[in-house]
Amino acid sequence: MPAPRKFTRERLQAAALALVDAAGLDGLTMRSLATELGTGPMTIYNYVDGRGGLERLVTEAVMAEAAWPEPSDDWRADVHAVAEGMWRAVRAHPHAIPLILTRRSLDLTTLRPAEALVQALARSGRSGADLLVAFRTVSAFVTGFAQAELVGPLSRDKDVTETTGRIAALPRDQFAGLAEIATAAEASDPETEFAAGMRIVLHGLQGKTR
Amino acid sequence: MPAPRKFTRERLQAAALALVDAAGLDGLTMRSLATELGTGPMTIYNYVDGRGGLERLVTEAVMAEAAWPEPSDDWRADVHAVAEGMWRAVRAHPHAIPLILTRRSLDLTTLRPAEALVQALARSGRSGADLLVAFRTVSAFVTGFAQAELVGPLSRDKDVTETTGRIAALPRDQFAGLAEIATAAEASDPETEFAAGMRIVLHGLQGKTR
DNA sequence: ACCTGAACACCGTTCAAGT
DNA sequence: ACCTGAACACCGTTCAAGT
Repeated sequence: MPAPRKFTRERLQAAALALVDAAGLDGLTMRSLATELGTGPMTIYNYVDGRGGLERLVTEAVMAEAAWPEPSDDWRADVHAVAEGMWRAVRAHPHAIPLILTRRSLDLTTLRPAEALVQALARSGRSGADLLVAFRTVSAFVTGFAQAELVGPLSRDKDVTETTGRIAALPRDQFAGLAEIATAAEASDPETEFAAGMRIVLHGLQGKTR
Repeated sequence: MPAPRKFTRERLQAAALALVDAAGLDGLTMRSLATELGTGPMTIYNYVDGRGGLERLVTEAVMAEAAWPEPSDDWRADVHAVAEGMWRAVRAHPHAIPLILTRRSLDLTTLRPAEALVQALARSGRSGADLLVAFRTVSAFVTGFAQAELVGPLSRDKDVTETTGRIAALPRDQFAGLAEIATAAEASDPETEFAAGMRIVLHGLQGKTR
């Protein structure tokens, strides 16, 4: 992948993400991006390693938007803040979520929030294997939460009623628990649920340096 | 979708999952499944709602394999067991993971483990919004953990060394935290990490009925 | 009613040729 | 060295016709 000159990588990234935001994942193809930039499809291959590379480009563009405050003296608040920053970045581009869940990316921009998360967790006194597990747990919560909003059994579609309707249509005796939380979900919203879940995870991390 | 007769839905499911397991996600196409069954591509449309329906078929086949023991008198053990059952089912078909993360499915088989999880959590004394959040948190942990194994920064590829190599190649001063847990990951394995993470989540859920 | 081949409108990508 | 059109080998799916 030598460095060509007709476009910048940032230009590609922005155009690709814009296509996904506007027209969904199917709206992004080698051809659509090319015409958007005023070239032929083959030109894209000078900047990106095939379709996979194109999708990685989008993932990186989304994660680059993750933001979080400077570290404070409260590691729990810091963990919460970084996790929330990642979550918000992902949610801001719902059409791109499948890519983020699915495409591996290891560029520096994507790793920066991950590093910030490890650092915050390290300030709880953890290291080595304990630190690893803490990182895995918080990361899993964040991406899993975003995933559930996308396709989980309680995911909100265009209209909330549909979700509850689907669950309500289930055999009541077999799925009483799901019916109950589906009702609770109606009166709730992702923001408060994320915060409450995060509180549970942080409580789990508290006072267990090993 | 009326009920045709040439094949059973189970037959389709098994064949589709077998294709994915053997040849990856790209190995499953309308055409490949059709020839596998000895028909033309169009026949599949009598059983499944387009490509999306085909992928949902695979998701359901995987989740149908989730297993967990009968409820005990220890809700924490029960939550752990159901979560682990879901996790194991997903991990057993790594090629299908992107579909599971990405394709919405609401058939009864897929909802059964979810219901078992809610039930176990309800035995902690939670209900309503608290039960909802507990469910979301554990679910997020499970799917997020599976996702991380697939594409996370510490995901193990064919050879463990590569992962650590990638992280080790990063600027040390900017990514000291990731370097540390990458090293820890070398001496660890998914099983114990999942168990340890689960313990954190369960600790977080403990004694907080509201 | 269920099945299915032919044909269409797309893909990503190879290859070879441009400058 | 970088760029790019034409062509190829695939897709999923529409449509119309079979039984």
